[in-house]
Amino acid sequence: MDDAINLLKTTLHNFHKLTDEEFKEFLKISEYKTLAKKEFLLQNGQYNHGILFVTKGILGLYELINTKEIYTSFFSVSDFATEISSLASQNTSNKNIVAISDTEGFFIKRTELLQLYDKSISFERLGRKLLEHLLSEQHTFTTMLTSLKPEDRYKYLLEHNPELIQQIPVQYLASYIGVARETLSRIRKRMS
Amino acid sequence: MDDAINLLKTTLHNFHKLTDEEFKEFLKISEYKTLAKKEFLLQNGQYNHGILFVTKGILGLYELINTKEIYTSFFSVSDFATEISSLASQNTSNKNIVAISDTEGFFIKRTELLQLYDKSISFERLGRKLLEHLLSEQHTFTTMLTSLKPEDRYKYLLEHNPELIQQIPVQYLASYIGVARETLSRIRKRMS
DNA sequence: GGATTTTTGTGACGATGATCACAAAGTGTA
DNA sequence: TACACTTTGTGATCATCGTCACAAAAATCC
Repeated sequence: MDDAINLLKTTLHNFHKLTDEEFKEFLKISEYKTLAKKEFLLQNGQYNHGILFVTKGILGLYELINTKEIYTSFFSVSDFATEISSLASQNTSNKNIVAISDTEGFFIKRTELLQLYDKSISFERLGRKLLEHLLSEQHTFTTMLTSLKPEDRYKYLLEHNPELIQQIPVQYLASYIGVARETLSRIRKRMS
Repeated sequence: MDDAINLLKTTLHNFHKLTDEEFKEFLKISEYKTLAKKEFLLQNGQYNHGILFVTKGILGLYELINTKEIYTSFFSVSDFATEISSLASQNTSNKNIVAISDTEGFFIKRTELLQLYDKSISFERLGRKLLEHLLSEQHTFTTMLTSLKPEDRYKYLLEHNPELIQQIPVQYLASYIGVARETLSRIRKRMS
């Protein structure tokens, strides 16, 4: 548990340094939570109740489009798992976040997070910097998608996110990089 | 010019309401700037000096990948044109932002923006909310890319960003949605 | 307004990916 | 262990896309 707390602290500090006092406040609103494989953190039609800082396991965010599950994000250790649109707007979400393996982490309730934002500029800044980072990452990913062909997209994953390839069913990865399941299966064969 | 100021005010208020005093401060650090078609707001190798709030015209953000210009964002009226990675890190950028038509807007210097962030939680909140919005949009775009085939991607643009299709060379749009220039040309022919 | 540059269209071709159907392998569970 | 369910692999076929080459059209610039 101490390890988990340290991971949270280190991760937050990468974005913005909180005082010990502030970190304690952050910890106060973080409750340890476990999800068994296949359990949902968020389901289509539900409100988004907050963010899970992942300390163990892996989750996937997907959307149902034309009866297909399109995975668009994965969250592993030290990631903040949530769906930003429903978190920011407080409308119900049309996306799902599911535990791909047994998962643990700190759950930060949306309502309490908003209170934290009100308390000090430090938390706002933390939020802003985290979002800057996420936006930059998402932009990079988009560029990768539009500029590379399927095989090179898979190589990109191999190089930049090898941990995903180990732990995530190939069919999910296929939707993530925008290719058919069968095609990715053949790409893997060619490359081995 | 008053119109431009009102547009800025309205746009900012969509994310977070500033007091009149705060908005004046924001205006104080915003300087009117014009860019002729083909002028650069940011060039590969340069530092990112700030954000252009666009009041007229259109800009494109592209990256050179394997000798190809891949456009990954467009900014039109009431958008905040910048490249987030270099804005946040203050490393030089590997991307370019160029005026696609004659463009005008308010330029917000990065250094002065950072000072604003220090002054009041209100500006931090504005930044955070804007970033939440942008991240959500970017995520939606990524989903669109991975889940739709080329023709449907173009239809998506037609429906959601018709203003882009009017003003932007087809070859740029093609890279934006990840298809070859010739293919998009044929898609347009099929659809007409 | 004519020449140059840039952008767009198009034909032909080969390569690649999507799809359907089914088999095989793997996983979880009673 | 046996059974069901999920995931992955594979073959065959068809449709689509990318690429190269060149022509046409449009925009830009003296």
